[in-house]
Amino acid sequence: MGSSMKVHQFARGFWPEHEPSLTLGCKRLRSLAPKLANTVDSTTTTAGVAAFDLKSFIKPESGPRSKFGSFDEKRDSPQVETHPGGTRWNPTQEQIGILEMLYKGGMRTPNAQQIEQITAQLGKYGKIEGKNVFYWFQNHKARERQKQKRSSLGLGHCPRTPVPITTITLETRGGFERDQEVSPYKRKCRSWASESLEEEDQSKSCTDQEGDRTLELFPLHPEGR
Amino acid sequence: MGSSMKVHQFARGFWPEHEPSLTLGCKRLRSLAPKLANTVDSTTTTAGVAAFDLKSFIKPESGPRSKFGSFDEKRDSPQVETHPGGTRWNPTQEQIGILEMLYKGGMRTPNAQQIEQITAQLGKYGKIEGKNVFYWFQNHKARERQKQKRSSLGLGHCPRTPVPITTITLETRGGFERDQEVSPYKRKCRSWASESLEEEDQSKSCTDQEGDRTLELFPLHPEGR
DNA sequence: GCAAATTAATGATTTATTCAAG
DNA sequence: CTTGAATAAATCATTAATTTGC
Repeated sequence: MGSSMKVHQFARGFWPEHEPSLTLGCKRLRSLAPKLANTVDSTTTTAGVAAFDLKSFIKPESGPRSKFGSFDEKRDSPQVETHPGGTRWNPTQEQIGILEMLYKGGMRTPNAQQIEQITAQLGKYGKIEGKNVFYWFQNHKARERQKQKRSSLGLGHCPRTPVPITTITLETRGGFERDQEVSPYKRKCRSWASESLEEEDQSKSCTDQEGDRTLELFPLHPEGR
Repeated sequence: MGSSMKVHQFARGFWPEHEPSLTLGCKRLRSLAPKLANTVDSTTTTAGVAAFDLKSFIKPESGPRSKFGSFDEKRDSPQVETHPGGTRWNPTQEQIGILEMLYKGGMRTPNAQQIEQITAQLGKYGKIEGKNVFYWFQNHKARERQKQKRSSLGLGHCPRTPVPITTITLETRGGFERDQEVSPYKRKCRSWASESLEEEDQSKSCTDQEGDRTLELFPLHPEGR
């Protein structure tokens, strides 16, 4: 149980809304601001998008079992079992150091491949899952910004921590964009992968579980607290 | 693929909601600078977009392929090919109907198991992935609330939509809790996995795939856009 | 009547907040 | 108090509708 399992989650936050179904007819006002530039955009965008839309879906596929794992490999625990049951990730100094290094280098929201690699690297220093990496970047970015804002208010000037423009590429070929405080949106997508670290036994062969395999887990809630 | 692994604890479910704090107060005004679109012409737009978007997007799971797809295989199209390329989920009426039914029954934020099952059921009516279910609930909840708030402001009364207490169990043995406005926080975690529901071929043996499968995605971001 | 141009919905992401473990 | 984790709000981006011109 507590053990966490693996889990993979993806998406982090999202939340929009929609409306009640059948109420047709009710139209409300239009969306307020959204449009702005859109007019143009839509067209352009659409077209444009379509064009490059090919996004690549690399499609990872499915794979559920991952990396090493798959089998029972249980990780022989590299070394730490630090994280008790399934509580929360407790980063080691090395891990933090690396993460900060990456952050300072400009990394903001690593994509799936990057997260995989980072996770793999950091895994050498202690247990960690992809989501931890993801969250770390999210939180760090947010808190860094928050801090900066606070200080600017207090001091009245804006420091604006210049971020060195170093491109840290981790070995991914893609490189990543960095955006410091860039404007609000960039929008890209992000994916993650994690590995299964915990592994208990379960998940072993693919064929085994019947029922299970069918599932794709989704948001899971570990425990209910 | 799909094999997901396992684990999920029992997550039950409740979903915390938290309430909209009425006191928000802070509304933030964002600088809206974002849009590059306007003013600009195609060039900009294109360029801009291209720039951001092109990153890597790993797409999660199942996939999209379609467009040019060509990868091999893929779905024999059960029935609908409605989903064109691989763009975004385009729910069918049946799917929406079921989702709304669940929503009205009190389901708010389904946990992993629930999403799995819902996805499986809805998959009968058209292609769908777990994340779509998750997003749907998030969006529906948020927009429902938003609408209510707006109307309340306009009308000055508070409706408070009473939710019929019907327990919809989907066939999950567990049933789920419904929480309408349950207490404040519950906090649990959520994870996802995606799946591949494809059932068909693919994913059979575990050992097969090569590279891709390696990932198990976490927070995933479906596709890029 | 149909297709481009708009507009309304709504799926999918990102950012900001909040909660709570350590 | 620090910070990992999770949720809600704000947005962006597509797609379904609807409108408009021919």
